[in-house]
Amino acid sequence: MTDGKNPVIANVTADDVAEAAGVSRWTVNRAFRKDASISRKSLEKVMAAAERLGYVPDLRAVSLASDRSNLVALLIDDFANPHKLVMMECLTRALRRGGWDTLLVNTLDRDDASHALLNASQRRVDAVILIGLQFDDEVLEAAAHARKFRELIIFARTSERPNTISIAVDDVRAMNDMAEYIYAKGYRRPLFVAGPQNYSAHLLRKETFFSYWHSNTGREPGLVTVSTYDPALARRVVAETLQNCAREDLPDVLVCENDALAMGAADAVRYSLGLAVPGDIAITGFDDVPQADNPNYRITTYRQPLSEMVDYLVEVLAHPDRQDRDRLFLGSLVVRESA
Amino acid sequence: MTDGKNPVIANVTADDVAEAAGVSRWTVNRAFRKDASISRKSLEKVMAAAERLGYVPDLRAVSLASDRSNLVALLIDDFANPHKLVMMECLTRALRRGGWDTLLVNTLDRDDASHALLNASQRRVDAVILIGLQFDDEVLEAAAHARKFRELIIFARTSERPNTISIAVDDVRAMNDMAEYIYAKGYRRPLFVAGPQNYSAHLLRKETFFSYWHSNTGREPGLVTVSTYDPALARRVVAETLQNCAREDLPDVLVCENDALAMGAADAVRYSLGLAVPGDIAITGFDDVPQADNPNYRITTYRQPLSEMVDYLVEVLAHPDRQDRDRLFLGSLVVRESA
DNA sequence: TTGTAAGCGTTATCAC
DNA sequence: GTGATAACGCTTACAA
Repeated sequence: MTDGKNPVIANVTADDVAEAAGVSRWTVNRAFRKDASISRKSLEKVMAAAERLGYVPDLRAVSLASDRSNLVALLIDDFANPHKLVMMECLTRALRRGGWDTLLVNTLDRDDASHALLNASQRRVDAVILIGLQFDDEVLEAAAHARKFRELIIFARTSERPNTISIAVDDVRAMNDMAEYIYAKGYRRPLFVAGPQNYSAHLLRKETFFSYWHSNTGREPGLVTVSTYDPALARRVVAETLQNCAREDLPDVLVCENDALAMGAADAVRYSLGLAVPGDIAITGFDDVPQADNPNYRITTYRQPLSEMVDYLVEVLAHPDRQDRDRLFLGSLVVRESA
Repeated sequence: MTDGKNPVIANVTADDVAEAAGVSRWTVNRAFRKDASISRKSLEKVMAAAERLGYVPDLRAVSLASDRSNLVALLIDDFANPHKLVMMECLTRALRRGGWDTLLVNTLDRDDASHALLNASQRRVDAVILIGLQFDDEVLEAAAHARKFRELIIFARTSERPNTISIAVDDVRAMNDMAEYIYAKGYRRPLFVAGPQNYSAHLLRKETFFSYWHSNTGREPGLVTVSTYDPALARRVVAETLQNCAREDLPDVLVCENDALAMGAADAVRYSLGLAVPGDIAITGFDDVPQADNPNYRITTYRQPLSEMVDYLVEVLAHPDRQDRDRLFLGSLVVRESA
């Protein structure tokens, strides 16, 4: 049974169990399914034999024969964004409860995204979930073209692509709520801190804020762009921007596209400029990551209803034949001390 | 080719390509391997046909037939610990470079860990990598018993288990360095902030510190235990502990088992007690997570050589027949302002 | 309720 | 260098 340092258990198959239990392989098969129509007696015999031999069905073979893999690929790129950790935790938990296993793919760069997609398709995953940045329309087009997976789900980001499911928060309403709050609080010189400018979800938040501001004040907010959702990078970029500002031209509020940027912005204001939040400059974020509640930050932000969104995702996976599966969710403003 | 909303591409198999290229299936197969001994002409014909038909090998079938899945399972539980995010990023990147795909399993609780292990074995993964907490000896025993995977790798934690590979930092030397630094700096009333007390790696750090301290001062450090590596929880526990302390009995340094605890401890000192770090109470951590360098913390900590460790892991996976694959790494003390 | 036979898409083995 | 044929372990008809 063992060869010294590496105990290798000979593969036990359904045939072995069938023989041991004195039934056919198909009966063994049925004993391992919820929808079994099988006699109590056979079930017991099979289970006893399976237990004794240490049998568990081989999911590769199941997948090959049934053409369902019960596997979804999760493609992520910006690991510096703390919100991704929250999403991963939530997603993997819900998927597992729903019976899905998760293939985690760290897509290093835009080029790599295509490889990742190809790889997922070779594993014949039932669905691909995208929660990264680097999936611009070109990559998505290639993905849709070569798709061997049934579903392409874009999570936490709106998308108008056909044959693609988008599950996200309603950025327009969310950002309008936020803009309204900011305006009502009396801030009048906002600087918008934006992330990578390569796709729509972010443009949506930015554009919503800009258009709100324009129609309420007739003026254009300032804008600064950070190329990754990385707090440390955001700190540097924001610091540099503000240091080049005359004191009287400083913004009174930094409206950040998400909490990762907001944390960096807060650090910049405090530690690079030596100013106070919100006394000198206020800050708002988006996502309500756990750190937003940290006493160092206490960021006013917008909470996405993540568990609802994830539950819906699992439901969608379970009913692939349903129509109109795109869905926008409403979150809520979380007011803390930063603005 | 499409049925309206869901374009489903009929499965292209090696047989289809073989027919289109006018060769046998096995020749198609060889065209897709690095170690091919195949004529240039056949190769070109096959590749052209494959390209045209959109063929990619089905990894499920490959795995079933060859008994190598090129898949490893990554079992993690404490998602609140920021170090886990760093590890995941590093691991998935290296594994992919080495040709492995990663099955991410979020093990919800101790009980769930066994299910996760079982599940991984059903996918016939080539290896299981454990970087979670909830794998005490009992769970590992069960895993080793029912193993269908070739390797069980315990990452970033020492283990003496047979048939198990442990890749970790040398906790004894690391903590001795740290203790030496703390002692040399003149701190004399340490409180050790420990994580969950259910397995050896942590006991190792704690015991090393305790024994260093005892042999150098003849006295026993204080001890407080936090049940998860969660900064928010650590803050509450540490705050409660210190609030019950007479002012003159307060520790002068909080020696934390890792950075997750150290960040919580720092928050407790500052925001719950209104004291200064390191002026009133100093703080040390372990791991050097990105946030340890944040201006709010600037934690003195110990850096694990993560990329070396990960590279070694991939190497180990590539040479399953090698002996003595356990390995301890040396990191380095990172001195910042917190102690 | 249970059994039989034909796939699923590869790789491995052995001839040619 | 290339091609038949038998695994790999399961599911899905269909028949009993």
